[in-house]
Amino acid sequence: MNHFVDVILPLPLPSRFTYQVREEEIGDLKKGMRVAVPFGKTKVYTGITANIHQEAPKIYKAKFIEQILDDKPIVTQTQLKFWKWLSSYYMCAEGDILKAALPGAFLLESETVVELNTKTDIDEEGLTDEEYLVYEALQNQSVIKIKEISNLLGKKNVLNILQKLVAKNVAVVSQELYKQYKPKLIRYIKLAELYNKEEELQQLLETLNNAPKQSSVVLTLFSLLAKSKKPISVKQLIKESEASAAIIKTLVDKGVLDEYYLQKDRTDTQQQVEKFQVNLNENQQQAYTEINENFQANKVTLLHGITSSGKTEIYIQLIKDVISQGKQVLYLLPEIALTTQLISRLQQYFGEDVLVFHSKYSLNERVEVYQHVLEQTKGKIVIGARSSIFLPFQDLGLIIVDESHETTFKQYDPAPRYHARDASVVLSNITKANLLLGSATPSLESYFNAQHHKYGLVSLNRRYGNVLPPQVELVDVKEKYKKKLMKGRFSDTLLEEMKITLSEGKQVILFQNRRGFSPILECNTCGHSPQCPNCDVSLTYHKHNNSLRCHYCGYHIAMQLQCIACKSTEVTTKGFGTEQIETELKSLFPNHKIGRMDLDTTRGKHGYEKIITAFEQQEIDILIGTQMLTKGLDFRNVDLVGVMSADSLLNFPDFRAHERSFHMLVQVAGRAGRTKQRGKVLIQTYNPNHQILQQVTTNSYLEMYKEQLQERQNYKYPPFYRLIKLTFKAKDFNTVNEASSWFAKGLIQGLKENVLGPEFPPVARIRNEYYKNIIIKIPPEHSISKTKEFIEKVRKTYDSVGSFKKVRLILNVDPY
DNA sequence: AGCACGCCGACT
DNA sequence: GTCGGCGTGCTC
Repeated sequence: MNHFVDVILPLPLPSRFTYQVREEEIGDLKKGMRVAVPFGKTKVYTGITANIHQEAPKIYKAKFIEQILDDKPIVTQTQLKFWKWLSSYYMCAEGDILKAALPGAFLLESETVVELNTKTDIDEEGLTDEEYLVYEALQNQSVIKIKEISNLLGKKNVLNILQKLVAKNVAVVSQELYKQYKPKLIRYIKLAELYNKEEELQQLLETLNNAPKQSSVVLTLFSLLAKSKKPISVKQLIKESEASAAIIKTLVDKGVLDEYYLQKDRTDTQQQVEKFQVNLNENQQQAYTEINENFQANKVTLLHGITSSGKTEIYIQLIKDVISQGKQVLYLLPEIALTTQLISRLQQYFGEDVLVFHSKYSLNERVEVYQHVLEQTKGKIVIGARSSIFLPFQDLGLIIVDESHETTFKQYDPAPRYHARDASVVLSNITKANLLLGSATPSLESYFNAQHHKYGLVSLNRRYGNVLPPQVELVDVKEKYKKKLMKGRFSDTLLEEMKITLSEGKQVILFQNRRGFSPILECNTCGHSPQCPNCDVSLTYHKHNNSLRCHYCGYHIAMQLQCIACKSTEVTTKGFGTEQIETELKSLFPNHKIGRMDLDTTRGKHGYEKIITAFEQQEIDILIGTQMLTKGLDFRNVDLVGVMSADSLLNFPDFRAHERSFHMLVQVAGRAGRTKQRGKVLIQTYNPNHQILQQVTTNSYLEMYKEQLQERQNYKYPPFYRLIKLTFKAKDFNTVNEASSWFAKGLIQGLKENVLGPEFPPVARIRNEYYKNIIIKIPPEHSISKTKEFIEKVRKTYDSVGSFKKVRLILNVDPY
């Protein structure tokens, strides 16, 4: 009998591919294993076996798989089910999911490599200059990659040269599969066997009399070995003996020391484990009980707990319950909140059981976490960013989505454009795990579901330790300007409060939303401001390196002292960002340490941590920052939070702008007064009567919810209507227009007035590519899947129009 | 997506 | 005449 497998390949193609399996291999192959398969004329890809069957494909002849790469499945049946759902819901290829789900290192890629032909003699005379260069390189390094050849020759197309080299018997070409995952090896050191006896050692030390450094190394090693039985790493020895690597190498070369390697687990933590007892107070206990009741009824549960109400303790208790049953836990957080603060807190409770997973982890680290989860060898609890939903859980008992209102749970680019919160609902369904969504300010969608009894709802309305919620006050900037009470961007009220707080030895956080409010350069004479040549935006001014930059493509020029258009020297910066505020602050508070936290200052792996730690240690008195400040950070000594301007938030042209402003302001306010003393929050605005700001001052979530929900209903937005956004993108302006109009026409045939656009987005050109959007609204009474099927149908005919080939079409389901 | 094939202009 | 540009179509 012939055996076939359907394979998912890491390509954005809509279908699976069927291959044949040789009789002798079929016994070893199971669903979820990786296979290497030939694809097209030259390539070999790694794919995942999704199905095994005996039906030969009818319209083509299946190729044979090249190799089975695993001896047990690395993707579970559950994952395959989940992938299928994701790809159909988010309208992307299963291959896109595969790429997002597996650590890159699992996907071997074939690469064409070139080797010297050693079987025949080579006629060096008959080679051209370029051929000779390649020939020469081959003699030096035995194997070279195609890319290296094109670098060497300085041109793109080197295939013809290769062909000639092969024809002239100079080189042979082969496909090499390579593994990217490398176990981490640590170099350890020990005394050579020979010197294990006392007298031999004495002798050795005598011979080293003339080399004091060497003998000191040996002695240190000896004393280290005496202290503990653990292996001594080279690094440790260098540190303890204060010797150089060279000295150790000499000793190894002499045969005095032996080096050896051990594999190191990258997920190991150095955290000291102290098993703390969780003590829930009355409110927390109540919430905990209610959550469990909802779980009993198999309900997704929304935990609405105001900032500082002690949600984390409840999570910890729930996690404890689940791991005591031997099940796994997934704790999802927005990327930015994944700082050491929360992680070390959980590690204090659960120690080695905690695994961390997010995008700043290296290729190799991710492979190790993946394998730990798959084999359940270590780490019952995974704390991670949105991509952790793709880990191969075997026995998932609980998913917690913390800060579940955060929009960063939605992936924007590339496909799959999934929302980790929504995907979690499905994942919990497939795995029969319980799901808890936690937030101080739940998203309208989640709260709507809770109100309609789709989710269970549990509320925590008291701050932990009965600390009063911060007192929020609005400052009318318009009036302050009129009365000339503004110093730069600071009102007298804000400055006064800052002085009081600082004099009490407390800390201040200032929040400046940069979005749409970056400093731009403008000419006072002609009004011109420098534009990015590649994107439709003004360049923003960066003081620290005195440059003008584009935030979209990274283009930058030196700061202009003259207007480019009219040569006038009357140029000023308009708008303000965190940098500007920092400068103003420095002159207003010259005796206080000021810190800044934004994209520029938090680059690098430990960027956030450094600033957060410095602030925690009270090395910084005033911290200015953008939205990243809102993400669940816990600072004990902050008494005052100032919002520099609430208006840019509120005026953002998006149907979620008001909701988002509320979330952000309440979250930011929650940073104030987390311990005994009541904190204070000052919000500067031109619009003190805005309903959202009023609701923030009174912390009226319900009021905000009702009002916003009404607006969503009136204007046909989620959660009532569902949205799908189609983006068309191409180098050529006209092509984008034609393609999007064509598509819109096709859509209108079936979806009528629910098709909006095509329209240009606010920034219609980025990196020299033009953008145009179509929005589809799906009314509550329409079937979502039917609508998607229809869109796919239109796409199929669209794809067959040749001239639209150069247009990239991006589908975004539930866009944010 | 990536890659081969194929058709057309600008150079030895 | 070829080299190398890019447009088109296919991948089990």
